[in-house]
Amino acid sequence: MTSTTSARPPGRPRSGVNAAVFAATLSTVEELGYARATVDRIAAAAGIAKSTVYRRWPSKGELIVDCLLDAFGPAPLTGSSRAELMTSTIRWVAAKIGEPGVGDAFAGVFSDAVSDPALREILSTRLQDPYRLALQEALDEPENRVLFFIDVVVGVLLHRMGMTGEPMVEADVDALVDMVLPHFTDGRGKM
Amino acid sequence: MTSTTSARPPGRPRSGVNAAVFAATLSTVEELGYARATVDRIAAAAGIAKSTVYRRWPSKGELIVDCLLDAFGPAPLTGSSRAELMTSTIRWVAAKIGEPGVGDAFAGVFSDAVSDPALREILSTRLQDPYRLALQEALDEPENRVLFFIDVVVGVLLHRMGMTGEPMVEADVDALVDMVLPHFTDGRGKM
DNA sequence: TCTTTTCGCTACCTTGGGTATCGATACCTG
DNA sequence: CAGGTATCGATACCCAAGGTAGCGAAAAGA
Repeated sequence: MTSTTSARPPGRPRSGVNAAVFAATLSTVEELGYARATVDRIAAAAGIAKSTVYRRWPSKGELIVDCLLDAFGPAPLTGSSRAELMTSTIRWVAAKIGEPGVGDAFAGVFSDAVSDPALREILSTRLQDPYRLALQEALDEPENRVLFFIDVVVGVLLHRMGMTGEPMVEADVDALVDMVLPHFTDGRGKM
Repeated sequence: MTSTTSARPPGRPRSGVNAAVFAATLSTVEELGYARATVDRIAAAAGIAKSTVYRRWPSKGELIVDCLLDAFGPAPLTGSSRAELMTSTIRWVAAKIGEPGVGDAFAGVFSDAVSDPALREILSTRLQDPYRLALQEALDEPENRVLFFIDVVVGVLLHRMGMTGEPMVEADVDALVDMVLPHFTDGRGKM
């Protein structure tokens, strides 16, 4: 039992600085914006060397994706009805994107992905797919409908963030809920 | 009449290559993606020197904004009812973003603006405001509602473009119309 | 022909993502 | 305690791309 599997690889173990790097990433992005939050600066803020960052993440984009995964965490799919479930999901995404640095980092890596197919694939697979699958399960909707739901919620919040530099105010999040819910609940025989 | 105003400045006149630059920008962005569509390559595709580009536009971002303004043109605010007007607007934006290079360029400059407040101001003032004002007039809605409308339509279309690399298919544009229209027409005493 | 302005060209600066190297260090095993 | 192994920090480096500067050539009008 201790030999075939990894009983722990030899050599100096990795120091547990991932959490510090994630925190440094968000605070640096919040302070300087996405483009000026260079890997050098993030590493300095985390108190490590740039080479250590590139030993753990192959690119800045993947670092950001991992950082966002850490920031979002698992989706709290709460609510007994479809309407409650969708409402809480929308508010949860809005709140997360409103957290310091998260919205900027999200919009930044999203835009990098536009001209980087490899990063787009990672963004889609590692970040979007888990939530999409969980929502498909919880809402009992086909893939294309859930993808449309994600396009709407994330797209609107990111557009507002990108255009104004500020997260969407609560009144507009309310409007978003009011707009989305009827489309996904009315006249479809699902409650 | 010929003296006080500009009777034409002396010196060599500017060659009329703006249209060629816009066309070269879109085709280069379509071929290589936003980030790899460098100013050097765009200039080469237009048959001019990079320095000529920077003589006319102070930055790549402003070049793209001008290019998008040229590509979109004035909004065709057609339709006799509010519903028709909003429908045609949504379909017009979707069609434009689906044109070769336009969606990529839009998403690219949008993401650049995330970490560049100056570019964000230009994007908001030069590109968004004209259409926002025209829509406020045509729809007789307050500014915040029109801004929300723009966030929804553009945000969704750009998110789909950024996540998949392809413009939104017609069936989903239909769903977008179906979702947006009731929110802006039902129970509000406006037709 | 002279003046003025834009042109293409080239060389250059700076920033930032990403790589390579190297001595130092931390951990486990014998 | 000695040896092996893998990570660490530091530094130097490569390359692409946005943007600038300077120059002689070309296109107009006067």
